[in-house]
Amino acid sequence: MWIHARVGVVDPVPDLNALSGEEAVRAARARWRTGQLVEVATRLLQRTGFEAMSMQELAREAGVSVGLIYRYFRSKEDVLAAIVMDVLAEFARSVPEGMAAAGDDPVEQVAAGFRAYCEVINDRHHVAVLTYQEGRMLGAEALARIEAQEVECTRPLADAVRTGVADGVMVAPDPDLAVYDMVLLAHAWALKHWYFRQWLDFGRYVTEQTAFVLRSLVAPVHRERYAHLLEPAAG
Amino acid sequence: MWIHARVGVVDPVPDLNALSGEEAVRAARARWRTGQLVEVATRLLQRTGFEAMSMQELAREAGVSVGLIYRYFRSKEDVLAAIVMDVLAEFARSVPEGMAAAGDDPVEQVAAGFRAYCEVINDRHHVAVLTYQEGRMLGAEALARIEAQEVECTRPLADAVRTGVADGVMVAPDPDLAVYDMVLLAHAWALKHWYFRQWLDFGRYVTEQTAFVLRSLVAPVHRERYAHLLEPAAG
Amino acid sequence: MWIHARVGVVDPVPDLNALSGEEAVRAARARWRTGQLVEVATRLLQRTGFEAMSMQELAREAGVSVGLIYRYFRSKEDVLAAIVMDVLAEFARSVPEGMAAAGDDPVEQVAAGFRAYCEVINDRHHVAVLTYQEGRMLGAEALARIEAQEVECTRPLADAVRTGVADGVMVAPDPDLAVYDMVLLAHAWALKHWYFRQWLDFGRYVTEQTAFVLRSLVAPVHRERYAHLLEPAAG
Amino acid sequence: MWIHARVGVVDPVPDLNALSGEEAVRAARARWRTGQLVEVATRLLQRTGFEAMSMQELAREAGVSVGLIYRYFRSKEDVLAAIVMDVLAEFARSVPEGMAAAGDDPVEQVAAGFRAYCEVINDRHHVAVLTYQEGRMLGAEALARIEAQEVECTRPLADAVRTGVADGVMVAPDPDLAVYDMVLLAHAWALKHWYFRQWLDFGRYVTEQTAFVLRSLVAPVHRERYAHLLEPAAG
DNA sequence: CATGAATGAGTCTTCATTCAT
DNA sequence: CATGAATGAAGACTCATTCAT
Repeated sequence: MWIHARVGVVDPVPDLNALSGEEAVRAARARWRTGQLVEVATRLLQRTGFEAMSMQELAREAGVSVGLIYRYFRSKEDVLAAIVMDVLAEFARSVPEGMAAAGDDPVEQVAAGFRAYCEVINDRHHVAVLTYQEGRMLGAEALARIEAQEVECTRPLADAVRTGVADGVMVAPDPDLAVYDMVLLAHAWALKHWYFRQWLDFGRYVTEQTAFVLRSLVAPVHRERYAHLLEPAAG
Repeated sequence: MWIHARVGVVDPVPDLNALSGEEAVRAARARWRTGQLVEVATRLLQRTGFEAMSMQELAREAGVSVGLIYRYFRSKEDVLAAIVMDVLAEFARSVPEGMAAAGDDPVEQVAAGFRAYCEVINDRHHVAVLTYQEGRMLGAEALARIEAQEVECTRPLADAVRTGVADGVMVAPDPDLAVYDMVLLAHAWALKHWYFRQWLDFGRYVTEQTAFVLRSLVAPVHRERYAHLLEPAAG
Repeated sequence: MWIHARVGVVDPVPDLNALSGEEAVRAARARWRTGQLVEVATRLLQRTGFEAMSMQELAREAGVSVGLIYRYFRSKEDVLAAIVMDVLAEFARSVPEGMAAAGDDPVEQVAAGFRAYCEVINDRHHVAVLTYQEGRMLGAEALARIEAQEVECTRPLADAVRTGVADGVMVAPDPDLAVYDMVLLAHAWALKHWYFRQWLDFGRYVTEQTAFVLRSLVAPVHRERYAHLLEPAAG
Repeated sequence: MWIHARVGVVDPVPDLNALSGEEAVRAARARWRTGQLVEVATRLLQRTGFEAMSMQELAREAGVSVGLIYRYFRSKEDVLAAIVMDVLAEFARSVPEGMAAAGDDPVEQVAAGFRAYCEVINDRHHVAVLTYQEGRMLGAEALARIEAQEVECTRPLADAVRTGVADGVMVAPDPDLAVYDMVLLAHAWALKHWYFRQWLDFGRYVTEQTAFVLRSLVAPVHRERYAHLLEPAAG
């Protein structure tokens, strides 16, 4: 996306090139390796959970030696931190993107942002759970970085709600709580999809939850206008 | 409930004494041990998560030998199941009780039931989290029992919502989902109280979440009637 | 058997009765318990092998408490020793009995003794294996008693062979070795019945092995006379 | 055998060098480790039996860590299987070799094969016992491989017996049983040498047992011809 | 940069044995 | 005489981590 804005730039990693050529190559390779390992680890985590994932399994799956992993990560915990930061980055990228595509209406923006949030979670069940749950395992430093990122991710949603309230189109005595509730309902799909699946698929889950949340947020006098969001069964 | 009927009864456990004395003693001791172990395990589990909790650690913390644990539980998994069943029983007892005390109005009942649910969670942070979080680790048999209990716990709430919808006082295309959302928001206090505490105490949390949920559920034409629940900031 | 010779004796345990009546009762009960436990243990061993048999399992199967077993046996090893002595006693009883029933002919006696030996083994596969194999596990004292018993068991066979050689009806440069070979072939059924079963049942096994052994032992000039034993396929 | 053909060859392992150098080294080291572990395990197993041998003990005795054993063997059972296969390979090599050296006469061949079998056992007491004793502990797959090997080992003997019977020089209603009996008597030396040693050394044991077996197998009319085998006491 | 053999503490679980009742 | 709760060492096996090459 923002890559397009960089059209004309020849080398995607220009600053590093300022270093001796050899170093640049090394750094690029390192970034590629790290990315690859995080990706594989994420896939593995998806299947097995964090504790069950072994470093040897990760090495095998990634086609490298165990030793190599320890060249790029100090510990298993470090891998977890990297994975979590990775999903958070995805939220930070995907949610605003979804909201931007929804136009200027704050209600539509909230709906779109919630959907985007849910979609990331649906793509990465296991990892999503870790994001806000297995934080305990991480050191204080990593935790701080993660929490900062989390706030960053929800800010666009909170902004939209506040705008909606200011415009009189929404009612929310505590916008932060409302937003956090959305986040929780999104995560609930990761935690409990096996339960909801009994009667809902993912698409339906999002639609219904969007309706649930917006029925709470949208001011009574404006319900008609958002009927397509508030009463999805009719649509 | 049945407590009332027992007024005046002298011996609180007369039936057990009907068993051969020795058997009764043994059974009581066994129950005590089980309870003690469940309690300690609960504390540990909360600190460390299920996979990370070791049986030797549990033994040490409980001041017994490893072997003894296996006299009362067939496996580590069994311990988890016992813990979870324990909280679920509390819900099944407490939620209907709270609702019954709230009178006949379905909206009031839902509010009371939600509050009761939250209160159990507030009393037992640690365990509550497990209830719906570590469930996946259990074998099929235990899982089945647990899910049955879970349904039992939420049925009164679901019934109230359905009644409300039938009476036209509520709007809920998917009552089960609405109820499950309440459960999730209740559990959220256990998971994230350290976060919410930044600006809410427990009482306020419940009030605000009740309002959030009921604004979604109560039919627009009846909002006035339940203003005390929907707009708590005024109270 | 020998009981008949004791006709007229009223109490089968007269010496013990010389003790105070209470002691006698106690001793009788002790013997009965010991016998019962050995019997159950034997059955268990048959199914699972020695290492796999646990004392708690033995207790459960015998319908007593673990503690009680330790009143009658000092250790698990002790139980093993008792079991082994029990089978050896069975050999010592059964082999001479079989031989006696076979008449005066030494060849017929050897055949009958061998058959008796095999039959005991067939009744107690697992235990039979222990008899001459797991001796390593036993203390020196128990071992000595067992070896004495073993010799006792084979003596009648050795005697018959020696008689046969003396009579000129058998050829055996080393009668002890010949007898031990019979014992080995008998035990082989315990060790390898699962293998032999592919083409032999127990009865056939005994018949064929008897023939094999006797073709070696019977002097060529007398083979005709024992054709029914030496060429069983014809019979 | 093939040793003769290699006279003059300078490099004893030229083909392995054809592999990438590193791989070859690795493979060689792995083979060495496996061999070392099998050897130590063999020693231990003989002292203690399979169930009683612990992996930690094996590790200690071999001077490696527990984990390392599991790099080369999937399980304890796997170790046993490797040991057994090891001896069986020795039989499969040694017995045919001995028989080939004995010329064309089936009786002489049987005698030579039996002697070869016994010699392997005498060289490796401990392992030999395991071969047919602890076999039952193995999983179906390993068992199948082992039984195939066992058949392979005894086939030459069985062939010789069948030839002898066809030629009229031997009598054996069930040649497979006869051969298995030889195997059993050979193993008996491993099991009971401490007993036989009371009056026999190894050479004498083989001679006497050969005589015992052949007196059973050789047809009466040909006994004269094989007197040197049938009546060793005379030799 | 990359390997993978090696480590060893740690996992759940079992079981012979003891002892207060 | 009898019980069975309690012990704790030991078992097979796993896995994060290191290090010589």
